[in-house]
Order: sequence, then structure tokens, then C-alpha cells
Amino acid sequence: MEDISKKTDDTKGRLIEAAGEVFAHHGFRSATVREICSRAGANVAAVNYHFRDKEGLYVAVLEHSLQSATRKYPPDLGLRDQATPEEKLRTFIHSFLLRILGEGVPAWHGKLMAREIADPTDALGRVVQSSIRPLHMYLASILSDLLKEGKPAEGEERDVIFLCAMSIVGQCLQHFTGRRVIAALRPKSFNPADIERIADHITRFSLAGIRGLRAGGSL
Amino acid sequence: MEDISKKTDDTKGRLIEAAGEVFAHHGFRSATVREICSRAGANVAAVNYHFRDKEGLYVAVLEHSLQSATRKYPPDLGLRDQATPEEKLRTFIHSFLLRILGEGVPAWHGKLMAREIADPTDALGRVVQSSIRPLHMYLASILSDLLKEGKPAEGEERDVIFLCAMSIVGQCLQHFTGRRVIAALRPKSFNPADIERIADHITRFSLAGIRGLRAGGSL
Amino acid sequence: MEDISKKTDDTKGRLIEAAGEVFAHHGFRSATVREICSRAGANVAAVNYHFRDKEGLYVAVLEHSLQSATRKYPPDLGLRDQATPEEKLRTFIHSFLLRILGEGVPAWHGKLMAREIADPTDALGRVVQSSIRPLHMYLASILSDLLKEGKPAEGEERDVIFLCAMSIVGQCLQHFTGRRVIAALRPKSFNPADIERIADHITRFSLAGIRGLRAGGSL
Amino acid sequence: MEDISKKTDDTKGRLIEAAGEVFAHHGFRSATVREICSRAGANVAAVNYHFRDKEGLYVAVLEHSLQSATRKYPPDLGLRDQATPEEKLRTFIHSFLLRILGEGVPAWHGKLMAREIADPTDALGRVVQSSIRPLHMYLASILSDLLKEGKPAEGEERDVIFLCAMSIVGQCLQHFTGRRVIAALRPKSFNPADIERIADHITRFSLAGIRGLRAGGSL
DNA sequence: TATGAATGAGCCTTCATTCAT
DNA sequence: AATGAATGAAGGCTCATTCAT
Repeated sequence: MEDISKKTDDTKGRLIEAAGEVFAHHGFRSATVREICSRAGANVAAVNYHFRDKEGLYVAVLEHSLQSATRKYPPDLGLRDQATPEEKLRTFIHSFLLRILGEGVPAWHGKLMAREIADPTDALGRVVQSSIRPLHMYLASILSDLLKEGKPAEGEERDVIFLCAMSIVGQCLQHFTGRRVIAALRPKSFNPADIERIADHITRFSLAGIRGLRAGGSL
Repeated sequence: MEDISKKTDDTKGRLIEAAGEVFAHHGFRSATVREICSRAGANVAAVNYHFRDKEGLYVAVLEHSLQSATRKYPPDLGLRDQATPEEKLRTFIHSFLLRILGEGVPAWHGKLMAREIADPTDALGRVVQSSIRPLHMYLASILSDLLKEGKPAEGEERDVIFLCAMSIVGQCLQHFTGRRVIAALRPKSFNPADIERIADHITRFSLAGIRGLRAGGSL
Repeated sequence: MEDISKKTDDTKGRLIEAAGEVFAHHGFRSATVREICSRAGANVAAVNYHFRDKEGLYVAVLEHSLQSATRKYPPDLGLRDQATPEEKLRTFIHSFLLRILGEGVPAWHGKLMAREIADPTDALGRVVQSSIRPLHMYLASILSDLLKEGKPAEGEERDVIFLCAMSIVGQCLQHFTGRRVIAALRPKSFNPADIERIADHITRFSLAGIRGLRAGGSL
Repeated sequence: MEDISKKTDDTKGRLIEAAGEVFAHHGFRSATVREICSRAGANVAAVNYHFRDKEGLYVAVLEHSLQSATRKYPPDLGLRDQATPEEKLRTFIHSFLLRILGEGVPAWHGKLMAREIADPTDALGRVVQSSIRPLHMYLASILSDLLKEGKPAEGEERDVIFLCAMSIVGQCLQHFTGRRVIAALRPKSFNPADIERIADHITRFSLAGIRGLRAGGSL
């Protein structure tokens, strides 16, 4: 009679949970099967039995993470469909930051993705297709709405949308990827509680940036 | 006190050169002493002899890189001092991108820094103090000029400057850190030759973003 | 007391059948319980449940093989008892080759024996007593007839008989044991269809050899 | 100042020597690097350092064995060239038996070959080309002389030569491959000292067999 | 009776490091 | 100053086996 979400007391589930933390913390190559199994209270051979090998476990962790993360933090955060593009962008940024900086239990979902992006394994292709591309397309549609009125993007326009998407995602990821440098530069700044503050900044900065591009002013 | 940049045919210099490439490509943990020594045409024991251990070599590489990189690509790219803040920002962004995306012979300097930021070792503190902080301060001064006129930043203002700096650096690093994902999302887009294009975008996006913040419009 | 040869669709029977093929192909040590169970469509624990351990299964396979093989290919191949010793020898050699080179459904019986001879396990003693010795005694009796007339063999004579038996068996086994080398030396020679040809050669070679020994010519 | 043949006190040489014994005794797959290194008084990593991996060591052992064995027991055993074919055959058989049954220090050369023949690894091809084929060609030339006068072998003739070669080699190998069965069948028969006796038998048996074939008598 | 899950010993290999020269 | 050889710790993985159901 399992009360906790989906019976996490089976070995396979515990392994995924433990592996998620360890992979997110050390990266795929530096993580050791022994530490994962130790945390999961399982034998070293359990990984081989359930996931074939270390990489199989990694893929399973990624897939679990992809589903879980997008389910927990949908890009629109339950926003009503008739919301303005500005509202949608703010919500997208906020949810993105929550995924990579949030401290909720299984906190490693977003961290794992950020790691995979910065130091990809062979599983990157799968991650891009099943998780990153949908998010990217959603962001691109918001940006398309913000950059012009109604006309489908084409040619030059598509490049601008893509570059804007990179600008927004880059700003968000910087607060995860560069967290150690930020801590060293400004010891007492921004902790998890500041996610709201950061989301505000990135949203305002980006909305103004997009409007500036639309204005088309020269450099 | 040997000048490495002059006589790179001694073992020590060749080791640093080879280690730079390997560390930049694989990261500290995944790089192997054997590959480094092999590329440098040196014995496996050479690293321990000259640098005490693998980490000692890494620190030496970082320090060499810090000096070399800032010398080769000064943040102002030789800009005259009376340039406008807008010109200074554009030059900063351009030089930053050149450092992390350029294909010049010592191409690994910037890549190495970006790696250290994304996956720090114990040497991060040193890197921050001697290399990152100066760049950051220079960027902060440009931003200060752009955000207001003359008055030194304080309180809330400092937070804004810091967040803007992160926004700009984050946009730049995204094109290095996320290069594999970008390649997977848009196979034929942006190659090194597009650095100008990317620099243009980030500059325009950011200048508009900063101006938007100064306007202080509500969300 | 189950009759395996009749109902081979029970787990135990399927395990023996599958194990026979795998042991014959890979040898005892290199064969894996997992492959055997996989082929038999049974659980990995089935071997330990039914046969205590891997070796127990091996012994069961051997015993099944001993009975089955001698039943299927009797050394005299149903030859009438009043056949000449020459006819008996030819038939013995032919049936021996069929057992180790034949491609019949239970093709692994002879191969398994040949493997046990070349790389014995602890079960060798049992195999010798229950399977090899009877064959050997039968061959020895044929040889005794060929070497002299009527007088029981004794002393020096017994050594000659034994050596002749080894000569004949060695010639036959060479075509199984050394099959890989033969294939490498003479790529297109001798395939299973050549059993007749090989049997002819060994028979003629050996009959002449035996007669030569009887003639007692000096070296 | 090494007095023993060729300085066997270096690690590499000791590893080859130890590996030879272990491989000959257990076979490639069942032999463990640990036992080999333990016997050689070396670290487990020594194998990797000197021979890349276990298979590299195996190949090195084989090559060392090929040279050493044929040097120690040349197929003609120093026989003068104008010896009769009969003398040559006897010498070939004798030297062959010495190689696989002899107890001289490094006793494992022939045993290793016999193992490789019966249970080949990926290195078999090399062994065949560099070691077995020359021996085979030499034996074939002797057989050619014995089977007819002067005329080069062709067609059917070549098959007969090949089959005779297999008959002779098979008889010899039987005393190594089947040694355990022989011991079980006839506990007190044939020990190493009987090599002469066995060589005599196989030679006489085979010479008579060959002559019988030449006579071309029907079955 | 039969099984999926889990185990622990042991394998080969790789690594940064140290030693003797 | 520099090297080839050797080291021991640790890693991922495979195996026959046992456990709980």
C-alpha cells in the first residue's frame, strides 16, 4: 500500500533517484556506480541488472527527468491560453528558472539538463528531441508574436527569433551554470529565494531588448 | 623565470601548450595525463616532475591562459578611452565572443575559462580573482555609465548592474556552452564566421534591454 | 522418472537441450547460464532450481548425451555380427565421425564428448566409464581380431592394440578438434558432406597401418 | 651480468614466462591476469603497461612460443638433407611429440599450441600462418615423396596428401589432447618417458598406412 | 513449481603517481 | 633534468548463485 508518489521504495526507483543526484552533482563521467548504489542501498550489480550498464542508467535518469520536470513545471505554468505574449514570456522564464534553480524534492532535474547541455554525452540527441526542442518551439512562438503581428516568420526573421531565444535561455542558464562564479564575485547575493527577482529582471531586460530589435534601430 | 611564449620548444612549455588543448577539449577530470604527455612528446612522468601533479599542471595552464588571453584580447580591444559607453559595450561583447569562439592558434584560452566556469575545480577562486573579476568590473563600469549619468551606483542600483552583467555574459557564454545543443537544434546555423552577427545581436538586444530598465517601466 | 526424449517441452528438458548446444559450442567454462536459460525460454534461476548448479546441469547434459548418442549411433551401426573385422572397423570409424561431425538435430552429442576429452571437467571420470570405455573396448576387440588370429592379447600385444586405438581415434578427432585450423589451412576443403570421404581415408590408412604392424617390419 | 639464457629477470620476460604456463594450463579465457602477475611477481597493471591488455600478452606469448619452440625442436631435428623420406617422417613425428609432451623447461610451448588448436582465439590466424603452415608444408613435402616418385602432386593427389597429414598430426595430438582420457583408461600406461615408444608406433603405423594408400587397394 | 530481483566475488582495465636510474 | 618501468587504488562490468514470493 504505497502512499508516496509511485512507490519509490523499489530498487529500480531508488537507483534512478540516487543516480539523478549523483549525475547532477558530478556529471556522467565522474559519477561512480558504486556511489550511486551505495546511496540507493543496492548492490553494485543492480545497475547492470536493471539498466544494462552505467549509460543505460543515465538514459533512464534523463528520460525520467524529462517527463517529471516538464510535468511539474510546464512551460506555461498553467497559464490561460488567451494570455498576452508578455505574460507568456514572463511565465516561461519563471518556470525555466524554477526548473534549474528550484530546491524542491527531486531538485536535480534541471541541474542534470544543464549539465547535459554544457558537457553532453551521447544521449544529447535524445534529450534535444524529446525535451529541449518542444520548449524551444514554444519559446519561439512567443517570440514570433512579440516581434511582429501575425505574419509567419521567414528568412532573416527566423534568425532573429533564434538569436532572441538563445539570449533568453542564455540569461537563465547563466544563473545555474555560473553559480559558482557568481557566488565568488558577490558572496551574499542571490539565493534560491531570489528566483522571483531574477525572473523579473530577465523578463524586463528581454522584453525591452525584443522591442528594441523590432524598432530596428541601427547600432 | 622563463618566457614561455618565446621558447615553447622546451618540455615545460610544450606540456602547457598541449595540456591547454586537452583540458579545453575534455575538461579537467576527463583529460588524461597520458594524452597530454603524448601530444607534448614527453614522458608520462614529466607532469609530476615539472608540476608536482595533474592539478599543478592545470593551475599553470590557467595562469598562462589568463595572462595570454587578456593580453591578446583586451576587453576594450584597443578602443580609445573617450569612446561612448555603447561603443565600449559592443567592443566588450565582441572581444568576449572572440575569446570563447575564435579559432586562433591558442584557441583554447577562452574555452578553458568557459569550462572552468561551467564545471569549476578548486582553482576557480584564483581564476575569479585574477581574470574574471577585472573583466567583470570593467563591464560593470560600462553598465553604470549606460544606466545613469555620473552618480555612483548604490543599493538597488548595484543589483541592477550585476544582473545586467549576468545577462550579457550569459548571452555570450550560451553560444559556447550550448554549442552542441544549438548544432542539434539548427544544424546549419551559426559557425565561427558568424561571430560578427552574434555580437551585433547581443549588443543591440542588450542596449535596448538596459535602456528599457532605465526607463523603469513596470512589468 | 521422466522420459526427456518424449516430452521435451517441460522446462527441465528444454534446459538440457539448450545447454547441450551451448556447452558443445562454447565449452563448459565459457558457456553462460544466462544464454542457456535464454535459449530454453526459462528463468535464470531455473538451472539452480532444477540442477543445483551449473555443474549439475552439465552432468545431466552429459548423461543424457551418453545414452542418446550410443542409442542413435551404435558403434556397429547395426552391422550383422558375422561381419569381417575390416567391415567392423570401417563402420566404427564412420559412426564415430558421424557423431562428432554430423549435423543432425541433436548434433551436439559427439561435439560435447570431444570437448570433454580435449578440455575435461570433473565429470570426465563418469564419462569415461559409462561412454568412452565401452566404445574403446569394442574398438580394441576389432583391433585384436585384425592383429592376430584368435589368441587373446597379452603383454606387448596389449600395448600395440591400445596404441592402434589411439591412432584411429586420434585421426577421427583431429577432424573435429582441429577443424578451425583445417579451415584456415585449406579454406575450401572438407565440409560435413565429406564425412564419407574422410571415413574412407582413415579406414584404408589404418587397415594398412595395422597390417604393417602385424608384418612386424623394422623401422 | 645475467647468466641464465637471455636475462629472464626483467618483468616483461617474467610475465611472458608466467603467462605461458597459466595460459597453457587454463586456456585464454579461464586464465586470470592476477594469477599471471602473481606468479611473475609483478603488479596487475604490468600487463596493461607492457602488452596493452590480456590479449596483447597472449599474442606475445604465442609469438615467443612459436619462435622458441621451433628453434628448440626444429622439424628436421638437424637431420641431414639427404636423409630418406622415411627418416624424415620419423624425425618429424618425434620432434612433434617432444614439443607437445616434452617436460623440458619452458614446457608449455607445445601445450599452448595444442590448446589454441582445440579452442582457438582470435589469434589463431596468426598462429596458423607463422607456425603451423610451415610445419604443414614440410610434412606435406615428405608425404609427397613417400606417396609417389618425383611427379608434383595435383588434384586428387593433393587431397590424399592433406588427409595423410591430418592422420599423422591427429595421431600425435591425440596423446596430448586426450591425455586425461588415456590416463583414465589405462592408469599406468605411457608417461613422458614413453615418447620414443609412441613415436615408433605412429611412424610405423603411418608408413604402412601411406604405403597401403599408394598400393591403391580397394577397401 | 517457478520466478524476477538482488547479491557478492571476481574479472580486466585505466588512472595518476612514484621509483630507480 | 628527464625517463622508462612499475605501482596500487579504483572503476565498470559479468558471472553463478540465492532470496523472497
